[in-house]
Amino acid sequence: MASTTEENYLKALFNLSNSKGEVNLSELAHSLQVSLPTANSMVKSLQKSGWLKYEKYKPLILTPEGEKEAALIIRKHRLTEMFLVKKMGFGWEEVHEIAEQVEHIHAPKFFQKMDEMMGYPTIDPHGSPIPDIQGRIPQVNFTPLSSCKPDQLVQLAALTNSSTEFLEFLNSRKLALGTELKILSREAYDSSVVVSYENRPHETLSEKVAERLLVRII
Amino acid sequence: MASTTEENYLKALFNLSNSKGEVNLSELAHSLQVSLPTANSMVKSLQKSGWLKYEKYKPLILTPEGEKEAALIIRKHRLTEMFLVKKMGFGWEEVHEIAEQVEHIHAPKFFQKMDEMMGYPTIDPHGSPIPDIQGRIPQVNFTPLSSCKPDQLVQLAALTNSSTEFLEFLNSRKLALGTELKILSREAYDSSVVVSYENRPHETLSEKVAERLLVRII
DNA sequence: GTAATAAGTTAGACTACTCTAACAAATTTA
DNA sequence: TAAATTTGTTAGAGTAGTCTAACTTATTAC
Ligand SMILES: [Mn+2]
Ligand SMILES: [Mn+2]
Ligand SMILES: [Mn+2]
Ligand SMILES: [Mn+2]
Repeated sequence: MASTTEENYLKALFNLSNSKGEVNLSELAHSLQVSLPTANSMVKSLQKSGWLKYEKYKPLILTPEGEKEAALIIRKHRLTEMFLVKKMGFGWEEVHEIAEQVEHIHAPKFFQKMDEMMGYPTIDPHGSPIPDIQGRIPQVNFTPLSSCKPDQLVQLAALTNSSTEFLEFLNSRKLALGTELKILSREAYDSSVVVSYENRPHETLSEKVAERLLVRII
Repeated sequence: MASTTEENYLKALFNLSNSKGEVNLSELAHSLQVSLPTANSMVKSLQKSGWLKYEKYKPLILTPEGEKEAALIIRKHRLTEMFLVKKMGFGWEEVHEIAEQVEHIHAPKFFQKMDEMMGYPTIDPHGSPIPDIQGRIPQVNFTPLSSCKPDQLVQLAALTNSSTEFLEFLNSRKLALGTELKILSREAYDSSVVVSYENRPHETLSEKVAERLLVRII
């Protein structure tokens, strides 16, 4: 059974390879805030346990077992986040830190009960898909708001970044998953996007914000 | 901040000293399933951190800080158990193992929300008191069923043992907290107690069971 | 009160995880 | 292609938590 530390490494490897393709040691070390030699020695030990394919100087690749293990930890993380929001009244900006701890609990029935109580949700509070019990992830395909065209009508579906600061920024603009946005224009100068939604006829979103908002076109 | 291991030692020390008075190293080692030298070295380190008073060959005594820390972990444990039963539909025999893990989560608001959702319960599913947020424990005084007299009417209020096996035994006899029992007789021969309750006019409980059942006289 | 037993301690070792310092390989830049 | 930079590796050490073996102190039984 993977230790909490190993679980965090597997999760980081999984997330990095899903967002950047090939994963190297520097990225892994940076993402876990450990030194390069620390990551190096852990990577060797993950290989020994069969979670990871590793050759000197080569990119890091999870084995199928490693991928499944990682996906199941991410499943627990996302179920927890959704449970905290839907059943315990937390804000979407408060749940990540708690889920980071709860994801390491070994108690299948605990997560099964959460799942059941919520009616088997497929996404977490930030729009990320919840892997199923086999570790399979429903693939969804959303468009960054930054690449939408004027006059399109879209609905906020997910985020590419879920930091507390970004979530608090979205709260301050009353932007939530499901919010319907009309794209009014895009500034050629700074690539900011002007949208209208609900009671807000003219809200300007910077490029940085717009590329972190994933929308479904409606 | 205490590590998970340290937290488990503090909790064990607290529980042992509350049930047996003085605590020695053997009891501690046995209760945590570690060797004597392991317990010995941990005890020295707990002393260094100020949680414990320790002198060679002397009984182990928690400092006030150690007591409070332990009580707050027990608070998280018992709140969790109650939450699992009251809000997530677990049986009282299933929750201890899960709480043993959840008690180590550092997220005050998580436990505060549980507390709030349950309406600030004062006991856990096994009748044990939940320490308050200052680590104070409401002292309750119940009588073991084994020392009740015939014809008394009593109500099951708590247990001195909450092992899965005992809880499953109680389930099989439909005994739950709150059940009202009439004491019919006590066998002089084996100290068993004959009671009636609900649809059961003659149920015999062994001495072993009777001394683990704490009742309130009504 | 001595001998036997139980409880506690010390020494030394091992695994897991982490670090810094020194160096080597690979990649990028000029 | 050679130099500069980035990335990766090895060596060596430290802390936390665990163990067994050997020994000492305290307690219990005669
Ligand atoms: Mn998260
Ligand atoms: Mn984590
Ligand atoms: Mn318990
Ligand atoms: Mn525990």
